[in-house]
Amino acid sequence: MAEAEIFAALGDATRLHLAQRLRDGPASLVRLTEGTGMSRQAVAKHLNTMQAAGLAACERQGRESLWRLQPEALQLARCQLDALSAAWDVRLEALRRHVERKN
Amino acid sequence: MAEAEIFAALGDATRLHLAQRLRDGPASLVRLTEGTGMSRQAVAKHLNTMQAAGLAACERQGRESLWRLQPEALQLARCQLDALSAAWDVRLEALRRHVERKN
DNA sequence: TTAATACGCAACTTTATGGTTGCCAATTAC
DNA sequence: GTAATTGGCAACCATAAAGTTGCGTATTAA
Repeated sequence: MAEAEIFAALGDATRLHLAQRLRDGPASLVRLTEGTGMSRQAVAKHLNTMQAAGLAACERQGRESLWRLQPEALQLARCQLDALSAAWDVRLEALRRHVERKN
Repeated sequence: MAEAEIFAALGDATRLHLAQRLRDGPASLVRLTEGTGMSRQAVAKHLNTMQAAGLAACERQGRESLWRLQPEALQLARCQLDALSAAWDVRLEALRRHVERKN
């Protein structure tokens, strides 16, 4: 399931930070590595994980590659979350009606 | 970060299925194990992972324990997703205005 | 053209994860 | 009271994940 992979890609503190950083616009690998306290290759691995999940994409621009977020993946994840809580909302609504009927 | 843990808890096909199953109401461990093709303990581990992330909770009811989803965690995850795509929407809006100004 | 920058690839280590089995305790059913 | 059901705990195994280092290759700058 693609959704699970997206959630997994977001389910790591480092990658979530990267996503937050990419939120404000594209950035290169070295840029994204700055301040992480880890090696460039470690960050690259995380970015590749995000790319495999469809959460990020990169485009080579001269000698650097610009990474950006893929909002479609975020949208997919959101739909899944909505689906999970929608039914709960329905159940809550049913409960509300049940309680109201009692009064 | 708690959000990352929630995403990680959702970032596994088995656990996402469990969440979908719990969506329709509480269920016991054996119930949740049915049809998974894996052992009861494996499912228990997954549920414990979900519990640690705040995504699920269980309540002992006689000899069985009823598991349920914790909608607050879903809400938190949704907020995080919104925060990630909100800035993107803003950038898209800025782009739209920029294009319109050119015409 | 030489040096520096930005990356990619591959090997390796350590630790976490997903799964198993075996056994024991508590609760319900007969 | 004895069985069967439901779960928890612990040990164990195999694989994946997160990180490192070393080295090679483009691209830009001096």
